Amino acid sequence: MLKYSRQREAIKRFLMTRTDHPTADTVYVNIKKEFPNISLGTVYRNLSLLASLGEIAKISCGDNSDHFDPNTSPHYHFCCRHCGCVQDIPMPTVSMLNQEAQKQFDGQIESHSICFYGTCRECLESYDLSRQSS
Amino acid sequence: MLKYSRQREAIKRFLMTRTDHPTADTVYVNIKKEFPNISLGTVYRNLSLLASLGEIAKISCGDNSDHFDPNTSPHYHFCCRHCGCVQDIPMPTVSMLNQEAQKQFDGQIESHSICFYGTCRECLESYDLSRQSS
DNA sequence: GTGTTTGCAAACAATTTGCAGAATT
DNA sequence: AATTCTGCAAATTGTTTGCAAACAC
Repeated sequence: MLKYSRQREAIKRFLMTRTDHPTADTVYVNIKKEFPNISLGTVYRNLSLLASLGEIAKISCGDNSDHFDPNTSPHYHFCCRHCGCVQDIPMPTVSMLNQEAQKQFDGQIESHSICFYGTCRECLESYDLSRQSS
Repeated sequence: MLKYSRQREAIKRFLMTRTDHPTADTVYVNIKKEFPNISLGTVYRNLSLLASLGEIAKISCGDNSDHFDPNTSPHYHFCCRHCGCVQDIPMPTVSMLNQEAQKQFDGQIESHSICFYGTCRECLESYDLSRQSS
């Protein structure tokens, strides 16, 4: 049976204030402001617990740490090749992709994830600035 | 300047014999048959080198180790939730997705990756067998 | 009270790196 | 001869886990 924990609530509350899909470590350093003694292990334990309860989503976009997203409705992500930031992509999810993939595939497809890659606006701007100054 | 190495060639040659997208460790144990003294570090170094040269592709599908694919032309993957195997999905890549994602996004989108999740045929079969026997 | 959660530290897994010697050019 | 690559071991990074005390019910 699940018991209440102030740390878990704080972690979830913190995530909901953010749209940048923080990593476990970012959650840790931020939640420490409220719980100076909290341990990284507790953060990891609660993040996986919340993810397995379906209250948050875990995002693996190929940089070597997982990101966490308070928005559990299906949507796609962007990951900047330069700064590594992760952002939501505001576009409709293509559920037909599952059916399309299923056509030639003999296993059972249940879901998919899409990650777009490229350069985020901030990195584009700093690139423009460095070109102007050269 | 790049110099030839027998180990690197062997790693690439081994990958090309496989369609199951091995991990670095799988490459290591297999390449060891030919080079008993090869070290895991060398395997990792060559896999990243080959990937950055564009001669192989690195696949991160959310299980916590990277997989490597000798096929560098764009295509999608399936990752089994049960056994963790990684397979190719024979469907046309949807280049329009980049344009669709770009519409509402102020960064620069260059590419995307799609990973489908579910149950592979082998795992479906062993599930069927266990149902029959119960 | 019983069972869950925490903080701490140690353990783990995947990957990277420093270095001296071997291989390639 | 100059430079790159290798094997080895140690280091690093991200994440998980065992345990005793603290907390929730």
